[in-house]
Amino acid sequence: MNTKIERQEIIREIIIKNKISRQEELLLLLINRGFDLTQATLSRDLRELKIGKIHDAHYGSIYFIPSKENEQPLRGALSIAFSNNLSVLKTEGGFANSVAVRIDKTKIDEIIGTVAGNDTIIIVFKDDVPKENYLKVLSKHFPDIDNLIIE
Amino acid sequence: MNTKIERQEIIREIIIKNKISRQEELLLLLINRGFDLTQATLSRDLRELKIGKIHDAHYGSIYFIPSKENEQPLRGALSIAFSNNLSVLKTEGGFANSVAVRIDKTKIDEIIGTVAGNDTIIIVFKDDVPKENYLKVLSKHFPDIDNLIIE
DNA sequence: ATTCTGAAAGTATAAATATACAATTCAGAC
DNA sequence: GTCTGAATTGTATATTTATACTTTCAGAAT
Repeated sequence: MNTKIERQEIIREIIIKNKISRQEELLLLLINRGFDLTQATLSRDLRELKIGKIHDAHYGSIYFIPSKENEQPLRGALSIAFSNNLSVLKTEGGFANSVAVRIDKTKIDEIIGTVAGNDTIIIVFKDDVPKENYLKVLSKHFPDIDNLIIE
Repeated sequence: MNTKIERQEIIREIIIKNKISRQEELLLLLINRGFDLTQATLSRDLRELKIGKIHDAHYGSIYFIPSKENEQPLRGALSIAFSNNLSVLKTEGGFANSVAVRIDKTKIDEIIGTVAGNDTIIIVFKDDVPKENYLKVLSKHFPDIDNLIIE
């Protein structure tokens, strides 16, 4: 059937269960399982699956499945507003810092920095970013921001 | 002074603060900061620092600092013993499963599998692994196992 | 002071991965 | 059926990264 989906599921499985360090290696395992593909396709699969690579103490560098941390919603965020080159994001009490850390870690090019109080964050955008893009920039990185009340 | 250490600290810092996708890119930033090195040295630095690479939704694949999860001690482990091709690991009550999961995730070649009860794990080694290597294999992946009581 | 040894780094190149382009396949519109 | 456009993949190659080998240098040993 939908061979691509099926193949990508098996790729995930193989990577979870084994220390794979080269695409050729993974390619062989897949061919043994009856799939018919080339290294180029595999390279694309790994990109689509967002599979990463880390250095293992004993097996060189190996593929791994990253944790879903960055796909989680921005817990505690309540509403967002814009003024000038700033965005003001309100959170539940005490959540401002953790939300701001998440934003900082995402290293968004268009953002210069953030400051967090207790339940409010100010996000400073670069001044060459058009104001109408602020929300788009944020929701690109945090899709659930679209659910917030915009003031 | 110790230029290598200093350089590697800056590499860490740059990777934390920026989305870097190629060594040449990082190389330029380092040269701008006054370091004098080549791509080859950088490749070695990244290996020594165990820096990983993941696919970013908007910037291709980028370097990142992996979390320290796998360097944490095996929390709850109490003692370890060996018999035949098995290792019996005792843990605090209720910890067996979480410790076994950690061991499984480490995908150690010499281990066929593990079974966890409530406070005991049985680790099954491949039969071509010399018995005298069991402890070495485990402590290679979990250095703190050397602190356990050996029965 | 000379020789030895090991770490660090450069050079040249191999190995691994990504991608431009072309071919193929497939689903739906007509 | 035939056409059209999007998706998938292969081929060939470019790009990126790792490494074998060599050089340099600093400190230890003689």
